[in-house]
Amino acid sequence: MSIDVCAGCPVRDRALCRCLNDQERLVLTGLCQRRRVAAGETVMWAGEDSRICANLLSGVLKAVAATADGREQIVGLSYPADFVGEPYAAEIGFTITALTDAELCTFPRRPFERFLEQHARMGNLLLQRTLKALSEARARMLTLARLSAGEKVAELLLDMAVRAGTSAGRPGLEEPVTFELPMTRGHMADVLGMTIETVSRQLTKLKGAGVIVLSGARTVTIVDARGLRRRAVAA
Amino acid sequence: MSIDVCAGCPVRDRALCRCLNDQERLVLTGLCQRRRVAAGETVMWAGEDSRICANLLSGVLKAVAATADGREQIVGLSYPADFVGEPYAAEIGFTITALTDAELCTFPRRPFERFLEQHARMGNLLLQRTLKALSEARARMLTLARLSAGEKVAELLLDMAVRAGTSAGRPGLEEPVTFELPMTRGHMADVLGMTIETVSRQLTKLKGAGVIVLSGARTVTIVDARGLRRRAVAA
DNA sequence: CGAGGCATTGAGTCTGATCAATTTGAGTGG
DNA sequence: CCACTCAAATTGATCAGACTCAATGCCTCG
Repeated sequence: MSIDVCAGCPVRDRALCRCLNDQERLVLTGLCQRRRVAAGETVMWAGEDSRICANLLSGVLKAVAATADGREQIVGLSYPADFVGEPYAAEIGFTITALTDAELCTFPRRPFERFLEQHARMGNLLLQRTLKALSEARARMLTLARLSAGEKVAELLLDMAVRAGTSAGRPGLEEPVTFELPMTRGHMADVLGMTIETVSRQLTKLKGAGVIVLSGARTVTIVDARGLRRRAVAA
Repeated sequence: MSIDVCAGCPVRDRALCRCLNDQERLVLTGLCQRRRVAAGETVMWAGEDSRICANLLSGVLKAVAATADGREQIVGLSYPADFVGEPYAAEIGFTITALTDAELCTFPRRPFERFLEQHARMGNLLLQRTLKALSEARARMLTLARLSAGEKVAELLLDMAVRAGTSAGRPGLEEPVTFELPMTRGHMADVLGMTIETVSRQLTKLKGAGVIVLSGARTVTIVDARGLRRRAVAA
């Protein structure tokens, strides 16, 4: 019997493949190849052949769209257990780069597509995730096109607070929460479609208004969650 | 034997259901309900329960995201044979409104989801379309966030020219092409995340530069396709 | 022929980008 | 432990592109 490479998988119960039984998983495992990438390293380049897809095991990746003259926009972030890549596309549309050290479980695209077609349950799961990603992308279009700089930054802070596992989201308990920003000002600017300077100024403004406290460049405390939510428009 | 409601379907060979055999199609037909909507009428409202999905038979629909204070952004356009709606979502995320008179083949969401799960071939087709829509949404994020007003308008003109079936896209033959704009200046502004006035000024500028000719507000002739493409950055 | 919605054009304003100079702070090595 | 380094972040001054407000012109359809 072969060794179960999924045994110690950190996202075993959250990734796409969680819907497979042992036998099916063994088949998929046969296609899989583990890959480590260092922070800053690019996993796939826009324009090249779409040769692989992957499950993200650990770390954070960004998907970047760029113009010919070098303007960049982060169009998606991927976290552990997320699916990455562009099945059914001949060519990669967006450059995928690691923001932190990361680990991937990669599959050659064609065989993976065939596997999807033969395992409807997983295909359906990927469909659900893709639909959700589409909704998020569309919501972000509103942010990019119509929100002011202040609203954009407030919204992103709330997003990151929620993702960091704090309770700064909706409800009542309004205790201050502290967390680490998972990205630089530059990345924030790339996500929001603005410049580093403007992001910085907006953060300074929030600090001045007593809404947040900045302790070093990467640690934020949300003091007035209500005020922050009010500034974020809450589509 | 029941009457085949798909017999005269205008998108029979392009819609999702083209992958079904006669028997499967009959089952789906049992769920389907035809619906006509007039230009300007809203098919589903953001925030309400996600109760139906649909195939678009004729006409053009827009999907709109909006802020609480009324700012709007068109996040997607749907054309005949496109799939519309948000399966696997409890709540509608984006208001869908008809830009022209339109006809839909609607399905109740839950039974449609069950059908999808039981007909992997169609599920896979929807997955492929959703992946493509996601790519397009992400590409549009770059446009919204990083292109100048002039670039946005040039890009949209090329898009519309291609969709109108002209040859203004990539290749060499640079003969002037004429077509009808399928939308108002207001809709163009809503798609591009700008104002009506700015759209109009950019069109005037293109006219002044001899790149296009405007014959009435809705008819455009692209005289210098090369120049237009150059202005559109061509991500 | 008139009415009303679109579209164009103009003038002035403002937000966010750009250019430029410090400041901060995390990591290094003496 | 302290300087040193280098990238990241902040802050300031200026500028430009797009928005706003306002007026006018143009089609389309009764």
